Amino acid sequence: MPEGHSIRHLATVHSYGFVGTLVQASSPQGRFDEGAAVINDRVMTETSAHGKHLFLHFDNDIVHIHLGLYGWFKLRKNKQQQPGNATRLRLMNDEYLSDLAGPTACEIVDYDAMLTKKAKLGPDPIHDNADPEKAWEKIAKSKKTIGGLLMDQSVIAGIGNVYRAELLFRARLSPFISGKDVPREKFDEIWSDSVVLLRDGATDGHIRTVTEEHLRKHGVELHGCTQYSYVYKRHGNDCLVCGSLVRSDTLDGRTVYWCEGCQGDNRNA
DNA sequence: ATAATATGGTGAT
DNA sequence: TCACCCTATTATC
Repeated sequence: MPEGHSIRHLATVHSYGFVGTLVQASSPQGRFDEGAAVINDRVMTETSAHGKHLFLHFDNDIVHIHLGLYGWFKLRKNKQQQPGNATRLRLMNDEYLSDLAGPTACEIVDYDAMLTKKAKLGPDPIHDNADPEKAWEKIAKSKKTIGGLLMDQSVIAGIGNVYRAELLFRARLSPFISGKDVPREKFDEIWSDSVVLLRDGATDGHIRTVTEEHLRKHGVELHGCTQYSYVYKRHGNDCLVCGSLVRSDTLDGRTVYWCEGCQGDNRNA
């Protein structure tokens, strides 16, 4: 599930497994032969991530990876595995093996090009030094919906459709309110919640926004509930908090989910 | 077996 | 707003 949390997770585990070691790189699928040859038999020096973009550094030759909808990594320790037909990039050292398949972007860039790409992105809540003011400036003067703005990577980097739905639910805010109508304290709440949720998701690469702490605030018991989301893909079901119907609609070409009871419906406001 | 759907982004219309 | 890229999983015939 490639939102910002999984990209941070991938940066971390690839750093642990590969940085400081000689890496054998290849493209079993053949679509990244030239790029793989550039980094083959070289030392991975660093990994970095900003939003949904992952960078594997080999000094000034940096593999820029964007997973898109379908991309994924398989990282294994002390195991041999045959690459699937779709494996775009295989990374290997004495201990680890990592196969990348189906990415939207997989290319070699230099350091300046990497900085250019990062500069186009908004602050990433997962970064210690992220500046929420930069996001607030854009949101506070925008007529676009808050639901659309949260998905805009140049406003905040790393939030995708799952976190968008869940952050707005937890803030009890309708996705259809204009950015300029969002109270400052609501934005602060969403931002600090995103810091918590994205960092929590990055520890294991999984999203889980239904937590005992959050439910307790609303006087609801978890009771071994295995739902990971409150509203994302729960349309047609009852809200876990208030029991109202969870709804869905298309916003800017993507499906948005919300609870009419908890968040209201300001589509015509 | 085939179709629909998906956590994303780009570029055309 | 839509088609498209790429691939896996789930739903429908």
